[in-house]
Amino acid sequence: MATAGTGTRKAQGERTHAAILESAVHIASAEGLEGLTIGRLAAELEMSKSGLFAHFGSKEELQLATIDAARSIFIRDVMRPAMEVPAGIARLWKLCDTWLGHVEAEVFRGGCFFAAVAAEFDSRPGPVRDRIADIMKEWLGMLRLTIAEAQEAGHLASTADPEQMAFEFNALELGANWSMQLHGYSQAFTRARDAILQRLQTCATTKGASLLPRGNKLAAKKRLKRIKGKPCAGDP
Amino acid sequence: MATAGTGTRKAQGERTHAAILESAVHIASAEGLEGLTIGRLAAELEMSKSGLFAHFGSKEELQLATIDAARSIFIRDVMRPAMEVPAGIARLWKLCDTWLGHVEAEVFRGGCFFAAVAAEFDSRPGPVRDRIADIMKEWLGMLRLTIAEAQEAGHLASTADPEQMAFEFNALELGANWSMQLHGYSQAFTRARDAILQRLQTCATTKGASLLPRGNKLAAKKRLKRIKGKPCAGDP
DNA sequence: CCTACCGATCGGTAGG
DNA sequence: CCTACCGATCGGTAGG
Repeated sequence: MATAGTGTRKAQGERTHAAILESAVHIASAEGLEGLTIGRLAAELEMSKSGLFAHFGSKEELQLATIDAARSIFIRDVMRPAMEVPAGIARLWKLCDTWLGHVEAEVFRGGCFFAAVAAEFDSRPGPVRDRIADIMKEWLGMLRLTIAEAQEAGHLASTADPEQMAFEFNALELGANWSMQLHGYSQAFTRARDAILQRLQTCATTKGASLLPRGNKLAAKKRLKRIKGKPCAGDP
Repeated sequence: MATAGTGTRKAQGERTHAAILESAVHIASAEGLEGLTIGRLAAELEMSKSGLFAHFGSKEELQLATIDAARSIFIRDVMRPAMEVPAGIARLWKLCDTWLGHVEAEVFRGGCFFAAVAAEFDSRPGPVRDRIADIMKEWLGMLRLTIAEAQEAGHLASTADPEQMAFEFNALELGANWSMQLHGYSQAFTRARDAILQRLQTCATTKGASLLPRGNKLAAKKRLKRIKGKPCAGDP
């Protein structure tokens, strides 16, 4: 698909479209996809309601487009950087650490975009809810796959359960976001990192443990005391 | 404070007030405290908007009263039952297990009332947000205290960090609620229980471990393999 | 507790 | 991309 020249009417339309979605993602992360009203968005962008409306055709289409824009940012800022690290426990740690860093850096005003909109739409059936659920399944699948790869690489004990670990890591990430947003508890990110790192160290093989970061004080202390060959926490 | 007779006008007013709040808690857990509109609530109770409105004086007062009603239910259904168990690791497990059971039983249509409204209001400063945050601090404080008591009773290693554990257990509980609400993933509650029980067993003293439930297959298997005297996961 | 209203804002449309 | 609308619904009020 050819890109239109920067001076054409079409190119201008695409710039406006992109500017709308950038504002929309920020508003929706803080005020929800219903709080994202067309009038408010138009005011922020200094254009008329109907002018903005013409880009989407319905509020639902605007919501879906906003969700996809947030997904693209998440892939670019969290998933892609992890993919540049070799598969295994290092990539797994990178994925969790970057996710927490992404929320910690307040890329979106309301913290984690998907935590916010999932809570908002979990009781509202329809295409918007379905799209959010699909993206969250995609994320959990990616996390589970990354855990399974670390296991196949011999970095995690063969008895570890990737589904269980993915559930726990996702919960810790949601919990950190929740604490930060509600209480401004910025330590939450350290708490979540400590919990994840601890869980990884408990399950790691000797080879796997050597690939985990050394900076963490807790981590270093723990590793010294680690008892090899004990069962992995949470195994079936 | 004397209670009015059941036939008096005041008593009727109190019954109506209570009926409004019961509906309000259910609606708000599913559709949020903004989705809780006065018109919708009045329709559900088959009364006029203004008749209902007269009970509260403003939407904000209705929201605050709804939050306090949900808090009372939480205290009655989760905190009080745990208080009937002796302080220590047994009470701690009871508190976590009952919390998960409360959400699992879908006492409220939208799952955990406070998870829903906290996410909704975390970006909206004001008395409503402050009240939600205070109640969540109260809950986290209760959880942390219960952990500290288990430690003082010699059921948990003295090196355990109650603040860290409270953060993790709260996250697992929020994560279970989130998975259930968004994906209908009913296994989430078992996942959360397994994670919490595993964490408790890792940190428990021999005495503490003997007070944990025996029913769990994972738990029983784990306990056999447990290596005594190793450091507690997540210790500082 | 009611009927009858109010101004503001919502998503959306007509017509250009 | 605009102005000028529409019906519906919101929180809230007057007056009883």
